[in-house]
Amino acid sequence: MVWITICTERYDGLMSAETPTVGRPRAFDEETVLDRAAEVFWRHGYEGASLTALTGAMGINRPSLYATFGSKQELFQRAFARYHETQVARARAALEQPTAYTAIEAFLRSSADGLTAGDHPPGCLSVQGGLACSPENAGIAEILAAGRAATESVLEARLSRAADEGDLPPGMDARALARFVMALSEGHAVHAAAGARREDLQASVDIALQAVLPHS
Amino acid sequence: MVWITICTERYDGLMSAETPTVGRPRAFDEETVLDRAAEVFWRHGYEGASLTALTGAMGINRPSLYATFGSKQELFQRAFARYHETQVARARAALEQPTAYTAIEAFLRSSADGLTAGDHPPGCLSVQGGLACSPENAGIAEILAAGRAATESVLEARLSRAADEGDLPPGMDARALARFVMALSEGHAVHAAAGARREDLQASVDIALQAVLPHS
DNA sequence: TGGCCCTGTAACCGATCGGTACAAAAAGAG
DNA sequence: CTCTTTTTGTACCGATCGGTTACAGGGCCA
Repeated sequence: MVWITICTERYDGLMSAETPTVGRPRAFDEETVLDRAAEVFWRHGYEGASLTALTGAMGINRPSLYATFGSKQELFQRAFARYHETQVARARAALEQPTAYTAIEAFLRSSADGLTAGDHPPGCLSVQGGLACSPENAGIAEILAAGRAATESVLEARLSRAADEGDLPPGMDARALARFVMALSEGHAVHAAAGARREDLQASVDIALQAVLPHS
Repeated sequence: MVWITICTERYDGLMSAETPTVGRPRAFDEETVLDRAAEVFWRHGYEGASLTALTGAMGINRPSLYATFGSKQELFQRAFARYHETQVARARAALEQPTAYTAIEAFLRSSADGLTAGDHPPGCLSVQGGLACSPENAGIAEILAAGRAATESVLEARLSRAADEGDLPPGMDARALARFVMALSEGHAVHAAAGARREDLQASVDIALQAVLPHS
């Protein structure tokens, strides 16, 4: 919801134009190089990702990058959007479980798995991309925060539905619970960035799930 | 323990020399300017904090900075150590509560308070300083990770003691619980950096504490 | 008073930053 | 084949990065 508005507002006019019929054909696939760019941002953060590192990993040169994506900021937004489609979407899909408990468990487990998967950098681009930036790049931190807030909104919507269905422990607030789950997931991202093992994160999930059970 | 070793290793020979008996006295207080430097690193991250911004906030000029601290990296280490003394120490002190439950509650509450205090930037320097850095600054991320790991070790030691005293819910692993508490605190730091309100974080703490209670 | 050490300003260093000008190369259109 | 169009590679732009030097004073002690 919030995310959608932000998405369309920011990306209108920035989406790739349709491929022209004449002229030298493009030698790279846009989504592929976006994935490579996302990995560099993921590993080094926005400000730590130099154009040299980006173009090197993407396998294209600077003029191609700028002709295609416009600027480093726009490239980041595109890469971040792609990251959402390919990575965050899995955790969100996990919310389609029948009960609040199973939805939260699936969310946290798939999140912990994604944070420690071997086929991409550890951690989460939404967190490592740039929690704190230099003043001229303050917009990057906002973009990332908006992405995280959007995921939290989806989580909250799912748990609100659960509350309506009487599927939450008595006295449990859906919004606070969504924030708790999201915060834990972000903390796991911080841990994963520092090299935490998957089992260690899952053990933390085990404990978190105790909080969702009704108490005596 | 890990932290102590790392601390002494890194800081040996970097500590400020005793003030000389002759010559013009220093016009600034070392701890004061370190606090100012920590704020800049805190707000903008290591790489986002330029020397111009640092010297401006510290109220000294570059030659003085380099004569006193040696380099940007060493300045950061000193500022980070000072941050531990002034900020992190409060959360660690909260662990001196009689029971595991009250210790965890005090830790998380004072952490949430500190993350949203008005007299310094929101969030936590240990997290925002630089989760992901450019390759040449990879050491900064390691220093921060070591600091967080040290806090987690202290937490784990306290909870291990609680386990020995039979003060943990049955079947609860002290190490996993420490990681859970630490991860939640880090997630709260991420939230605080994005502008979360103190009450919102405390509501998340309320939920987390449910996990520490014994279950039916 | 003579050193000594610090302070401030200022200018400068090589390297790297994000971002471009330009011409060769590769394709379709005629 | 030539013209047009688009991408590609090289080489470069000004600005800023972290870090250093030079130097004219200023405060303190012996």
